[in-house]
Amino acid sequence: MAITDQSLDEAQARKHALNCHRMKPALFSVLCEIKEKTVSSIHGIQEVGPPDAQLLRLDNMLLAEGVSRPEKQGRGASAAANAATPGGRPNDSGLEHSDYRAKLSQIRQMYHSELEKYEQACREFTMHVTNLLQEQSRIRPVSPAEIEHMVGVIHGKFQSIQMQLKQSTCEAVMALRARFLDARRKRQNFSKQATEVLNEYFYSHLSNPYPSEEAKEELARRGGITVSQVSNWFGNKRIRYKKNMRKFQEEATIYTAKTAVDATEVRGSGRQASPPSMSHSRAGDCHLRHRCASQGGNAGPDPPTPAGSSGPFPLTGPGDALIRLQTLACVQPSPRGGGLLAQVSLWHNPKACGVPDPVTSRPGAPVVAGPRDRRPQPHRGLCKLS
DNA sequence: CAACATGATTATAC
DNA sequence: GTATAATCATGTTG
Repeated sequence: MAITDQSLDEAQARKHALNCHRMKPALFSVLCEIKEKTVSSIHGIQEVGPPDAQLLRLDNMLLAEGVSRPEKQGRGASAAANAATPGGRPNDSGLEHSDYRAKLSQIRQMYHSELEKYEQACREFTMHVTNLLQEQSRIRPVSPAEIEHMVGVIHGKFQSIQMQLKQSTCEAVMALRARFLDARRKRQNFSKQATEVLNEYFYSHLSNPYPSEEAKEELARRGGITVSQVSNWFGNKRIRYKKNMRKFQEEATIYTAKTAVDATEVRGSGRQASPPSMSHSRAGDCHLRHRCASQGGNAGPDPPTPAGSSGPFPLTGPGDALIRLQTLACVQPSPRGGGLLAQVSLWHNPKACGVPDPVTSRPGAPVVAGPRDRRPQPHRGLCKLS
């Protein structure tokens, strides 16, 4: 304290005088003795423990979000953005995406500059303390271990500051993600094309609207959406249709009529539903593939007008029989509720028609058949006939 | 802007 | 794993 009050030169001079003082060795040995006696208490001080779990978590998260590593194109960012817009539309995701990336990059920069500042300060302070201790070691006994210990303590202190920085960075990133990448905020209605494709399938498989994985892929491809979007759509559609079938009647009429026309044009009048022996050549696939082939496959404007040419799939599936039934039911609504409505009750209640339908039964129901949507069964919907 | 439509998510069951 | 049912949050419409 005294030294700080004096000029540097004066201090240097005093230090030199002290070092050269003839009593200095004596003083040193006395200090050594004192230290001998107190050393045990000094050693009682424990070193800072290993970085705790929370710090580890923060580190992992920052790494995952692409914050920790300087500008590596932001791995976490792109991944998250992709998840949010699952193959949807590249145009809009581009804009939002870059906005997100810009903000994330801002956070990253801030984080790194702050971190750099802290590290710099830590280094300087450590160096300062080390120098000081080394200087003092000429007067009093200071072991390297003690210096090491002090350095450890300093690092510990700075680490806790760093942790606060990491914590707030994490919070900022989370907020950013919530704002930009919450898929629900990104919801966009499907294109007309996609809706048409999905509805077509739905209403032509009304008695068992559970597309197989392959069918979903096909629908996804044709609608320009992802398979999981197809699954979502069917999930929503089933539940909403079932909840309020009346509301969907018009839609149902439109689509069943469409598919019916389609089917008859494809098939001609002679063929009827083929024997239910066919393996898994799902009715839906048949339908899909035909449309696909007749229109050059991939997306593009696809007004689901009846395909004119006779398709390469003369073989009709059970679904086609169903379509006809539905069309019939549509044209001549049954006294109560309307023809289509009755079909749907079977999804969950096979006994509604008096005959347990092995196909439309839910899995686990004490009837026959395996998982419902893996393979639309040959008899699907035929209970209507009996 | 309220009401409805709709895609996505969540809780839960199997 | 997939399914339903409820719910959320946004988009659309009148």
